[in-house]
Amino acid sequence: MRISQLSAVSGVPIPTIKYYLREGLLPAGEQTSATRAEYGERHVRRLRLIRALLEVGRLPIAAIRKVLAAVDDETLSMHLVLGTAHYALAPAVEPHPDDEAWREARSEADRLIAELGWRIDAQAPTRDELAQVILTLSRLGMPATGEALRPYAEAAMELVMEHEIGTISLDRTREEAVETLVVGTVVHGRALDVLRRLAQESTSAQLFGISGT
Amino acid sequence: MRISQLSAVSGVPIPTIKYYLREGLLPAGEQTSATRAEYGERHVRRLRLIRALLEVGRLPIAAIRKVLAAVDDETLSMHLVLGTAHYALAPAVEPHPDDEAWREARSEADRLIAELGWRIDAQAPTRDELAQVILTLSRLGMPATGEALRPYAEAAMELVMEHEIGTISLDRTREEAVETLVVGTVVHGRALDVLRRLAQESTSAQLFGISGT
DNA sequence: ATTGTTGGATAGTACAGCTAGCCAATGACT
DNA sequence: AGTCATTGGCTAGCTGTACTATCCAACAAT
Repeated sequence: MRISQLSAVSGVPIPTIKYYLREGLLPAGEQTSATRAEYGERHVRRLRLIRALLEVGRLPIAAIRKVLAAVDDETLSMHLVLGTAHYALAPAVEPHPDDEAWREARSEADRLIAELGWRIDAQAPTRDELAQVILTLSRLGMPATGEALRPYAEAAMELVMEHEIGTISLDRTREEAVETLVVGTVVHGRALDVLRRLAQESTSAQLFGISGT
Repeated sequence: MRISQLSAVSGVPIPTIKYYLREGLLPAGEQTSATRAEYGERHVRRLRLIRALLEVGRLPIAAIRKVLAAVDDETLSMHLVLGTAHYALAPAVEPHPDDEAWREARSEADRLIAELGWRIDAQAPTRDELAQVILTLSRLGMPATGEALRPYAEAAMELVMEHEIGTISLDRTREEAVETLVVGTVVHGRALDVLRRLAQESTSAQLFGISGT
C-alpha cells in the first residue's frame, strides 16, 4: 500500500499523514526504494487510533506521541501504559502550594480518594485535577466536599469495573489489547460525558418545560 | 472597585480583564469619569464564571460569550439557557450524511435516545456527538450498540436527577440560579470525568499490579 | 520518453488566547 | 499648583497548535 492508498483508506489527507510521520506519531513505511515506501494494515490501525485520540479524546499531538510511545514500548506493563494515557488526559493543572484554598482542596481530594480505598499514585496529576474541580465548585458556592462527590465516584467505579477494564479480552496480541484499553479509556470518557449532557437536556425539558421559566 | 483591585481580587491580570471587556465577556464597569470606572461584586462573580468555563470546562472564548449572553437574556427560559450551554459544550462535529457508516451510527444514537425515553431536541448537536462516539467505538472494534452504552446512560441520568438539577434551589435571583445551573453542568462533567479516570487507575493497579503485565 | 507519484524538506497559514505598548485624561498626594 | 501613578481605549504583537502548500529530485509505469 502506497501513501496515496493509505490516505484513501483512512480518509486522512496525504500532507497530514506526512505531518504525522514527521512528528513521530506514525511509524515509517517499509522503504522499497528511494522514493517508494510500503504501508500496511498496522498503519491503517495506527491512523484510526491517532484520529480517535485527537478527535474524540482531544489530546494534543505531543500527548498522543507520548501515549503511542508507551503503547509501543513492550517492556512497559499494562498499568504503566494506561498510566501514561491517564497522564496525557489530565490537563496540566499547575498547583499553587502557597495558596491556602488550594491546599485545602487538594487535601479534600486526597481524603476522598483515601476514603474510597482507591489505589492512586501519590504523584498522579489527576489528584491535582480533582483538587481544581473541588476548588472551582467551592468558589462557586456549590457543594464540594468529598461526600458530595461520592455518588459520582461510586458510579464511575461501577462503570469502569463492569464495562471497561473487566471486558478487556486478553486473548489478542499485547499491542491490540493495549490499544483497546487506552482508546477505550478515552472514548468511554467522552461517551459518558455526552450521555450526561443528554440526560441533563432531557431532565431540563421535563422540569422547566420547552417554554417556561 | 477599580480595575486594579478587580484584578487583585480575582487573580486575573489587568490586560486579560481588558481583553475580556473587549470580547464582551465582561460587562463594562460604571463609568465615573472619562478615565475611571467602578466594578462591583457582579464583575468578580462573572470573572469566576468565565474562568470556570474556560479552565474547567475548556470552552473557547466565543462559546463563553454566547453562554453568557444567554445567561443575561432575561426573556429566555431556564431550559433554553441550559440548552445554549449544552450547545457550546458540544464540540463542532460535522456530520457526513453521505457516509453510510455515519448514518448508521447516527440512527443508533437516535434509537438509544428513543429507547431511554429521553426528550432531546431533534436538532441537538449532542445527537451528532453521540453518533461520532458510536462510530469511533465501532471502527475500533469495540461494542458500540445502544445496549452497550445503556449502563452509561442510566448512571448519567441518575446522577443528573439526584445530584445536579434536582438540588438547584430556586430561592435565589434568576441570574444566580442560571449561573449555578450552567456552571454546574460544566464542572460536574469534569468531576465525573476525573473520578472515572481515577477509578480506572485504581482498578488497573489492582488487576495488573504496580509491576506486571 | 513521457507522465505521474513519492519521500523529504522548508515555509506558510489560520486560529486561539492572551500580552505589550502607547496615549491623553484624570485623580491622589504634597 | 505640581508631580506622579493609574485608567480606559486603542493597536499591534506574541506564542502555541495543527495543519497546508510548495518545491524538488528520484524513481516507476507505460
